[in-house]
Amino acid sequence: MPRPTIRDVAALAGTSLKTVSRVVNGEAGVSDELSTRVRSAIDRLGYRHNLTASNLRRSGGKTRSVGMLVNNVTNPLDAAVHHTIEEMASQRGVAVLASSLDESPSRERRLVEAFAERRVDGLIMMPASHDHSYLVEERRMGMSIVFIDRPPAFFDADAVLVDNRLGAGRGVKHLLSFGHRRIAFLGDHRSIVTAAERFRGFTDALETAAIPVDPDLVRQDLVDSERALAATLDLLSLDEPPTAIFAAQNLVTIGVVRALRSAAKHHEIAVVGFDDVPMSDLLDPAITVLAQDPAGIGRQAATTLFARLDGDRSPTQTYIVPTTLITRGSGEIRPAG
Amino acid sequence: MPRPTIRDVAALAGTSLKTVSRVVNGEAGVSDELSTRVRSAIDRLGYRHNLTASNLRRSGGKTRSVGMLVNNVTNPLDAAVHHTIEEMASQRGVAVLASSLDESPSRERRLVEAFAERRVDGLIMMPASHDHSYLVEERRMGMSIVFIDRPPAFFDADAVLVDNRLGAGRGVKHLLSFGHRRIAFLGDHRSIVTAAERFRGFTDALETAAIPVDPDLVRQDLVDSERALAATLDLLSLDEPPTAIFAAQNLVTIGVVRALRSAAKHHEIAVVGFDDVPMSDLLDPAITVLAQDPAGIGRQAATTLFARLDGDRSPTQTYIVPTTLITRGSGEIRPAG
DNA sequence: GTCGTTGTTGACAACGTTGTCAATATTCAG
DNA sequence: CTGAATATTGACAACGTTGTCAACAACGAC
Repeated sequence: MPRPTIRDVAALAGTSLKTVSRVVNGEAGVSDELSTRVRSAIDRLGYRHNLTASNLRRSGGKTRSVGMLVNNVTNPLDAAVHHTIEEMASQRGVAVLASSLDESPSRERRLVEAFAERRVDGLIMMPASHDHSYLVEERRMGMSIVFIDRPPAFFDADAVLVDNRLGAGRGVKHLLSFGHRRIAFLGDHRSIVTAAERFRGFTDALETAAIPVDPDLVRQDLVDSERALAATLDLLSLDEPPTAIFAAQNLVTIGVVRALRSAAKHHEIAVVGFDDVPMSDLLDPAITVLAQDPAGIGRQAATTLFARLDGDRSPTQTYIVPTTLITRGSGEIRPAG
Repeated sequence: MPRPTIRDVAALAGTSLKTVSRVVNGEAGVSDELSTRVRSAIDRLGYRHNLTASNLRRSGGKTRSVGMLVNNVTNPLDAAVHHTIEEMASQRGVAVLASSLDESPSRERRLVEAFAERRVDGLIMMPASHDHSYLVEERRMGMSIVFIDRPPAFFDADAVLVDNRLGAGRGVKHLLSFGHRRIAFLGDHRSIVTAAERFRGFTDALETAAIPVDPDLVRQDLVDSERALAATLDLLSLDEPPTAIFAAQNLVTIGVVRALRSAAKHHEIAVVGFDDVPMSDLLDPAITVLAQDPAGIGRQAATTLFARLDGDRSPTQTYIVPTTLITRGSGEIRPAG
């Protein structure tokens, strides 16, 4: 039993295709009598407007759908961004195709292609790859693209970023202000731009304080909590362990906290994390973090994308959404002695 | 500069539309020579197959897209379900439209309609409304529908549910086994089927133990953490406060934990929660919960939906994904005295 | 050399909708 | 009552693709 089409509706209402189309789209110029006749035929048949056919014919070929690629929808940050974007899109009658990249460049390529084949009008993406020149083609063909969290490389596009370097610097200075001199840095994979930027914020702060960076206290490429945990335990076993830890990502922070807890050092070694961590206010000590503003990121990204879809042709812009230092306890522990 | 179409490709390759179509779809019966000529024209023009046009013509009118409606994508449970579904869909070349309902029945109706207009092949949904008879029409028109987390009402459909009643009963029995007799129940809004079922599990367990349900210890309709926190504080102020709390949902559990912590009772009053809570193993005490299996739910839902899309016409089925009691500490506190 | 096969190729209509434009009915000024 | 303006309606082509089917070439069997 195939779906009824406007043809069926027109037949039942005794009118033409075009008139039904007018009623469905709320266009003016249909008499009340005919209009109600069409509407009742629509109800009787359970007719549903076919947007895919409509968009095919409609000028501009807009599909009223956008794609969203984040690193992983189960990361609270990504989920919050998704929620905001989806909310704003749904207000405009735009559907959101959402997918996770899980740090896979090939997945990024595959999904961008899949979205292009579905002719999404725009794309909001947290990239996994390190060369986005392939998107030139996509944009030339009409796809608007906004980057979030990580900047585009070899490609000029709007971007909504976070003050990773400044924020990380602020976090490390916070630790310095409590008297720490041996501060460890634990971070995600170096190839991830945000991780690299946060590391620079770390070195910036040490430099300002005239403290040399001790390579023994720097542990990078920690792609999950388990690795961060192991790295922390290793740091604790040093002859001169750090008195404070800067954890440059939420999963890393979780690993660090687990390790300190298991070594019963959580009240001795200070921790500041980048990214908020769920429930962190309930931990003992509660965790001091540089919190991002996922709603702000999502709002700015969606606003920018929709402006482009509405025809904004101004030069691309980069927006920086600030981070907030939330002091909760773990970052205010003073070094022993 | 409009996107090139197969017409443009055909012109450049000096062949017909149909031949290009054959190459694009990998159909047999095109000579190697022509095939490579077409492929190079595709590359030169940057042609991208238009799936919306293709699906319009293609038999069955399948769009190779499915909708997913969850309560809120920022809830870790919903996000995990989403991730699994999206993963499985993407392996099949199916796109996922994801949206949050935020407990709004009108939003459910609106989004189902929006998905229907986009002709999604199937729908996986965690419903917000309490009457799904309107979906009869949608399914008659070819949309396969699988419910998750909450059962359909006035509508027969596949469903992937959780053993809410049994699981809650198990959790309460766990508290009883540690000697508790005054156990409070804190739950989400009664109109939500899962919340009601969990309450029945609670009363089941008390009944088995021949303990009457004390209405003073039952607090329902707690739709967020704040209300759960307030309700907990109120319980603590009773002449005879509970010695244990069964928190029937993750946000409720969080509110309860906050309240106990603020009243410094977290080591005295036992807590068992339904739904896992992020970081709960790091809290003091770590929280004992009945954990759901979101990956299992998502996998079963996607498997069922895709089987329907592949033509499975067998009677609808209800799958129950079991919960697991994870004992971490908060549920093993014995009553004082 | 004829005929039936097999393999390639393309013309055309169709999917469900909307833009264009012409045809008709109605209204109003004079 | 006439002519012009306006309101309503529908015929037709088009959006980008694929299903159907017919045309044609090349081949082997006899």
